[in-house]
Amino acid sequence: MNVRQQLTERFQAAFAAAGVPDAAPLVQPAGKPEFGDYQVNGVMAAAKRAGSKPRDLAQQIIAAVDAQDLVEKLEIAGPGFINVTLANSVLIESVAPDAALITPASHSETVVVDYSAPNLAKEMHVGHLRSTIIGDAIARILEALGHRVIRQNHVGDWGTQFGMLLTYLAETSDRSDELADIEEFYRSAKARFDADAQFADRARQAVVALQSGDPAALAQWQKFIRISLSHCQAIYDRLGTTLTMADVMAESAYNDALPGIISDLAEKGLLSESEGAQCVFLDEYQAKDGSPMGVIVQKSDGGYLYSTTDLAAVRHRTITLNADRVIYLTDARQSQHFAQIFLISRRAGFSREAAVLEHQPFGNMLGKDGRPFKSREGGLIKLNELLDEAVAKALKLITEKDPELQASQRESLARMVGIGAVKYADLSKNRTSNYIFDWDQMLSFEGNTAPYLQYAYTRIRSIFRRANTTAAELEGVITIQTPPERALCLSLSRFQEVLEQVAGDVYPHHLCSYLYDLASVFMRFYEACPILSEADDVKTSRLLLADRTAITLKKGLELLGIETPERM
RNA sequence: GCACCCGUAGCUCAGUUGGAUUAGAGCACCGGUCUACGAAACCGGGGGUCGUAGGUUCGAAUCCUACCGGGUGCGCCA
Repeated sequence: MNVRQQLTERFQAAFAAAGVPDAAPLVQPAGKPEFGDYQVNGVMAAAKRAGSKPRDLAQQIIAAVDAQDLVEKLEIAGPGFINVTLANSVLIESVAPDAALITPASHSETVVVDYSAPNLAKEMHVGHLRSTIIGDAIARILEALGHRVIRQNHVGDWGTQFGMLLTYLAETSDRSDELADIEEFYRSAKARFDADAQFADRARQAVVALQSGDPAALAQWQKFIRISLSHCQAIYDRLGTTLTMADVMAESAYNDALPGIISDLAEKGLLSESEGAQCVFLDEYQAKDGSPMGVIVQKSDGGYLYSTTDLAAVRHRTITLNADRVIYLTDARQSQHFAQIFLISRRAGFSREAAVLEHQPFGNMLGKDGRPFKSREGGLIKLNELLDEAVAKALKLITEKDPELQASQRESLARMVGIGAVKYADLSKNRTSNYIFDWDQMLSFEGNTAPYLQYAYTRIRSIFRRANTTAAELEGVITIQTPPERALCLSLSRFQEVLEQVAGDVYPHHLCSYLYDLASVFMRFYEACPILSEADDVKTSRLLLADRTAITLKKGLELLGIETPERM
């Protein structure tokens, strides 16, 4: 259990003893160092409800709280804050070499994380970046906290785009096994689809043929899928994500379940026909004319839609896979779609009552000029090209910094730094905001960036190389002699609570902010506190602190999916 | 027409379920700190009517309302 949690529990008991059992203590990290380490913010609100004076109540709470083992000092401040200064012994204990870096959650959940989900038949482009790396970080963090994570890569392999592609290829002599060519065919097919209504009809027919199991269509389709998926896997490997082929649960995998979805909706009395299509009408949403909005689950030609597939996916995840929680990472444009799917799922019994369905959206990708990228126009940067450029920029920088480095080391380093920088640039931003895609920003290695954190780590490793020792060989204990040492201990002790926060709110940028703060605090410690020139006990203590910082940074970056070099 | 997201320093972004006389970082700008536990670092400085106007509150960047600006979504694409 993290320190914040412990304080919350102790103060909750003290609130009860002081006569305000229903108020929450609201323990938070202190806003400023002079306020101590944590502050209890809930007293004012509690006093108001109880009709007592905040500072008097705070006094009662301080008298009642049983926290002598945790706390060195409690002070009432301002209108009724309680400032908490932790005992140094607690800080030292939390960063000791034998203290676990991460402790598992008290109850483990089964969590489905739906992320990446590219459309096949096209190369992955920058638009796929956010879902892939945010989802991967969340999956890693949940696992680190002891949850059972089931990754689901809901790839788009089954829609109208394949009808277009199959029809186009059947009607031309174009053939290729290269993804780039297939993508070109797709563009041509899409152009014809938009321009030629009869072609569009034939394409829709082809979808129906595919979905009803036509052998020739299936064979051709499978070839596309194979080529496309191997391309995706190559990108995943290059990005260093944990996704594998085993995590692919494509749209097509739900095909056999779709008729059952329709019949179950009908059985529940949720299905209505409208203009030949099968719909579920929702009072919560209104159509443009103000009437309840219909969500189409089966087209008038009998074909199914992504809404149908998503309903089947909810059922598979919460009932077959028995998920307690399902996290969807898609861009914000699909917010309404998922809200509707979740609503229909509840009504139709496609999800267990206790299962939590979360759409965690992220913002649009914008150009440097602040205008949105137009995804259908072409001209989108391909992910492979983006990564090439990131690695090339990193290589150039590394070569400038250290021309002596061997070529093989330089390349490996450029990969870690370049790809880490791209991932971190995305992960460090609040995902709900729109995202300005800016080469200079992304590849600048200063400030709150992956290379800054990687550099902090390598500096620590360098100390150990120079000391010619490892943490495991050190005999001694951590002591707190100076403010920078204490600040470092405090920051280190907060790792667990930050992970728990991110696991809950699915905002990885909180972990980035934390790691950046930790690295900054370490840099200040490093500047202010000599290590190797000190007497043995101080030297050992500081080496142990430095090592704890290193493993925390490394683990934190690993949970973000970012590699850490030993030197750079 | 209905709905969702966003609007914080010149730029890119933080600001944790409302909390502390001076709203924080990084970049950029100005100025310091290396015969070195690695300067890819550290320290200091200037720079902000938190889109606008009301409201709730002991207390609002944060909650509510309206408006302005940007983005997005709303039946047979995904």
